[in-house]
Amino acid sequence: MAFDATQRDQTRTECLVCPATRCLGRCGDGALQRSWFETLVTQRSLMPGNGALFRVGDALQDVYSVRAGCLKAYTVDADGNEHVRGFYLPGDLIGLDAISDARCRSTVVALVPSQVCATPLSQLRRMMRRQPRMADYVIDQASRELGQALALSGNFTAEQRLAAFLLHMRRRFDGDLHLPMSQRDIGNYLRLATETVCRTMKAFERKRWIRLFEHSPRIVDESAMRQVAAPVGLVEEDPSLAEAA
Amino acid sequence: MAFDATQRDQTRTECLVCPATRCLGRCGDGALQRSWFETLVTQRSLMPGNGALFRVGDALQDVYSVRAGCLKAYTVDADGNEHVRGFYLPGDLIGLDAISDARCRSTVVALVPSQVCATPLSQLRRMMRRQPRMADYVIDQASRELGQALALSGNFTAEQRLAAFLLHMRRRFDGDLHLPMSQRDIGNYLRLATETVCRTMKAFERKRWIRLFEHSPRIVDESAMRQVAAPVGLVEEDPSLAEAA
DNA sequence: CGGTTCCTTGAGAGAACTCAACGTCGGTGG
DNA sequence: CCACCGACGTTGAGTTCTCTCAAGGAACCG
Repeated sequence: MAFDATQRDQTRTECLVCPATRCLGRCGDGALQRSWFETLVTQRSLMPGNGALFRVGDALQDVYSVRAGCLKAYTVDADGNEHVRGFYLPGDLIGLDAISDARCRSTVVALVPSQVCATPLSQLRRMMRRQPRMADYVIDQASRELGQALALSGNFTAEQRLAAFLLHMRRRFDGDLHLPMSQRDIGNYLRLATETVCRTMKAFERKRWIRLFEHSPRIVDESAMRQVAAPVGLVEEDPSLAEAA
Repeated sequence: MAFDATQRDQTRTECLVCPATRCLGRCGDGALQRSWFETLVTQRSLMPGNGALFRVGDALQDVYSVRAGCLKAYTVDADGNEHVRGFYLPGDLIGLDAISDARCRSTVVALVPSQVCATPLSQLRRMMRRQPRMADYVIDQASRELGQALALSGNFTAEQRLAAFLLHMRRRFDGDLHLPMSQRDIGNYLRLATETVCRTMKAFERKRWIRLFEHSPRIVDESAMRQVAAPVGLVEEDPSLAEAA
């Protein structure tokens, strides 16, 4: 909680609270950041199965920046079907799709123990005026999330969508592929029955494209996976980026 | 092209170029608007079948505000399948999903004779700093487009998606339902074969939910359509908004 | 008038779903 | 300690929604 005064490289200004991850707090100069955290940001912890960050229909009070963990946004329609609208990892902003009418369009819960920083919407708008980098960051995040949604909303096969999802998740974890969410969640996200997720995963394993350790997949034949996932456009073409800096 | 000096009501600041539509130009005070249009905005006309606004992979130079007409954004994957990522109507911003990496993720063409105002990305960012309303507008548009994409990306039936789409389009046209795009485009947008679009449309007609005049649908039983489309969440629940102001 | 695009309708095929059953795992409590 | 329970993953069999393929009609255009 106390500010870590350790100086990091100046090329990437980092958040004073969580230096390891990009998030809202990385924007702006140090003094402004400091006052921002002291006055505006409320940190919040969430445990899986222990209440939601917010629920469908709530008034959107805050935008959240994920500090740690993994969260999912979902809705339940009249027929009882769950629709997963997205997963959020450290650095992501939660609530961007609700800004336009200040009404939460999904319920957000933690899949693993998670922490988020809450910024009141009004303060966010104010900060965006004072700090251009903040505005750029919010726009970039919205743009990125929009691009993802449009990519996965395409008319692709189960193999294409799942391969794209696995590659995408692996990149989000810097080369390590963890799946904090259940196959049921993955299915509801990719518009697949859980059985189809399982079968497709097994099919990948049979083809020696992935290996499954304790239900946790590991990509073996990256080029094959990339080739299948390419049409989706969720992961870029370039196959040479597996290194962590 | 000359500025129309007619004074309109002050409650809704309107664009100096196209007073009838909301767009980027409505933001900010009159003097700033004027200088903005004189220095930054390039207007561009597009005819259907006559070249694209931009193509997949292009560097994103400008963000476009639709002044008139209707445009579609699409990609063609390795298998030759077209994926329609969205339709743009007057007031919409084109290119928001490309901001994050300044690379166009789709090809955009006009479906009917259309006009757009181009704003260089760098100038847009600058304007967002000077004019808070501009920043708010861009964020709102990005948020809205994201919400739409997430809503339609859900796992719904052909009837649900098409009903939601028709209601959505009708609202965009202030109560009149025009469909500037072909059934093939609608299908590629909603992940349906064109035959399925046609059959579902006919099914709606058989149920007396819509009537078809020269291939152009008119919604007859709005409540039935709304009930089917409700789970999608693309159109709000309230059934009392059919009036044009 | 041929050529093209779009819409329509039918028949068959297929990808994914539903339903059902079973094994595993981790918690909970008797 | 073990029985019970629920959540999760797995596998099989049958079903269905949507797609594909095919063909024809209508409208438009050079």
